[in-house]
Amino acid sequence: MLHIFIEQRLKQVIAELLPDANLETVLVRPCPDAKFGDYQSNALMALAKERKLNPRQLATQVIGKLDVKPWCDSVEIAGAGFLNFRISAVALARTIAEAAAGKHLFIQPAEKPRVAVVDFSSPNVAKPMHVGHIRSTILGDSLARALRLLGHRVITDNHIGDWGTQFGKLLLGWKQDLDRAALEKDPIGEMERMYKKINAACDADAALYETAKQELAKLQAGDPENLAIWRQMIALSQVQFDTIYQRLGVHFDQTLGESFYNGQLKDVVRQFVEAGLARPDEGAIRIFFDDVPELKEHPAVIQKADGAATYTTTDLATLAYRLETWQPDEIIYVTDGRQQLHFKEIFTSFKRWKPAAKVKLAHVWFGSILGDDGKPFKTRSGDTVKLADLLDEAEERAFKTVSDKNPGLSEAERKEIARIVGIGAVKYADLLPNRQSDYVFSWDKMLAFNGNTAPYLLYAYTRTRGIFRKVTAAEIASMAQLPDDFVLRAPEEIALAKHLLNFGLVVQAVADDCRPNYLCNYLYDLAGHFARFYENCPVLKEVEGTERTVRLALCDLAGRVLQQGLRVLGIETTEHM
RNA sequence: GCGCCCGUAGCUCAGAUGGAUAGAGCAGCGGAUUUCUAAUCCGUUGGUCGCAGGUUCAAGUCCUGCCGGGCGCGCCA
Repeated sequence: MLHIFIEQRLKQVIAELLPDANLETVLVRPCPDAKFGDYQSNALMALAKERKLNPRQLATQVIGKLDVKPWCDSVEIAGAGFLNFRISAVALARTIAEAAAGKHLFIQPAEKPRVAVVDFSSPNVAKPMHVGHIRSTILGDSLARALRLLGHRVITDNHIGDWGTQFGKLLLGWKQDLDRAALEKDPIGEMERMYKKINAACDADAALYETAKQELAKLQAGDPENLAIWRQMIALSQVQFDTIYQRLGVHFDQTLGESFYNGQLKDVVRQFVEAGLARPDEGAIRIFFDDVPELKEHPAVIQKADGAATYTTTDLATLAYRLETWQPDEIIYVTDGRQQLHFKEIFTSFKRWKPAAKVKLAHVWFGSILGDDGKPFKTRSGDTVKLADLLDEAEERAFKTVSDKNPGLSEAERKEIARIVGIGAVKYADLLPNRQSDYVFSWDKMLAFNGNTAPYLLYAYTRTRGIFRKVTAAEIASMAQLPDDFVLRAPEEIALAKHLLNFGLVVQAVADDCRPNYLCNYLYDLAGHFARFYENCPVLKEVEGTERTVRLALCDLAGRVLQQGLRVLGIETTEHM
């Protein structure tokens, strides 16, 4: 967190020397290699270039005015004009002592808290949640957690698929083919079976398809029977969603599905037409994007020839509602990358519709989960993998391992550890890859104890906790009273302490770029630093007095940052493994 | 055909405004354990960053072309 202060000073000096400089480009970041220092800025090279100045001369001028005494002993100019900063022993000790006293956990809350709506998960009514929902759910939840930790106000909204043409078929299937007993036993399974059957039947029989369309029209017209069935389908589905979300520890502030916006769709269409932003075309009403190369060939339909709206209309209505209701600074949509074109249409249309709106719209998209054959992840029989089954298997596999490694624990304890490790492993495997790349699903990799996995991080956490089971309460209390003039001597202590300082910086980067994988990599490095510290610096043996307390504090802080970081990823921790 | 994304070690992947000698895990090889729980740690082998140009003090990262792969292009959501 000290880089923030250095950065502020650096900005002040640059503002004095180069009043027209864009200070947003002046950043202080960790050095890629500790041999250069702890933090660096390469902003001067770019600034010098713009002004045709000699970068090293500019750097010399900047250093002449730069006072970073409270945090660094010196500043060096290196290479083509890098500024390298090395944190002083005193500043490092003071920051660690403050954290040990509970004053902060290496995070500074945002100066200007924002309001962000995060739209994620969005499962469909009457269908099982499957592996395709997992990335959106886990990514969205993690982003919401990161933003909240930084002090922003977040509204999570589950825009469930509870409206649309599929309900014509579902209603018809419900009326013609529903097995009540099966529905009682496994509502989602029965609705899925029924839908598949009626869908195939409609494909084969045009007259049947017409009947389905009539059922849809009746629903849309408010037919009481169809409405009642529709509501029942939603209620049954919501039970399933809630079960999954509870297992995943995911919470939504709002569940405003597509149907919530039905009453506003006509008005949206009217507004677009009246503003000249949409026009009739082959019986439908469309928005054209002749001035946007990517969308030129893709006019968006906001009203079909049969008078019904489309999901584009719903998404626009949703946007307007969110804007009006929460005045967000930012709306984040977490969906599959295949919807990029759709969101370009939505964002472009919205800008034309509400040109004064300042809200930042972000489509945070992600790639597919693949099987080890490189094709979309499926069961052996070729079906989509149901989320509930996936989570069951994760827990079962983790249970086998815990039972194997730690047979002395009670079954209840092993089950609980398996739950945390299993669910954590699935989540971590999903958050670790760059979200935009496809990744290959592998049980063995995600549950491995070596490498960048949830079990490895969770184990590191249990090691930090293990120490505290052997320590008196008085000693624990003494961590809060560390003198702030102690000096860390062991290289492993210093490396660990310095790494802890960067926690906030990384959470900030996660929130800015919507990339939780930065945090995964940070935590993996942290666990590595802790492991080396743990191997080389005895905490409870050989050392006494302040040195012992300092090591205890480093253990505690490493554990707390691991726990907090995992919490941002939506992963629980356990004291034993 | 048009558009978006990807191509980094044998395999799976990182690589934060372009920034210093491209990293990790697995696999392979070699070490460390009467432990603060070894579900650990240390060392080591391994790369023309798909190919060819270009911009720049500096390119895995930006631009152009080509090769190879994935996805999208519905009055479905």
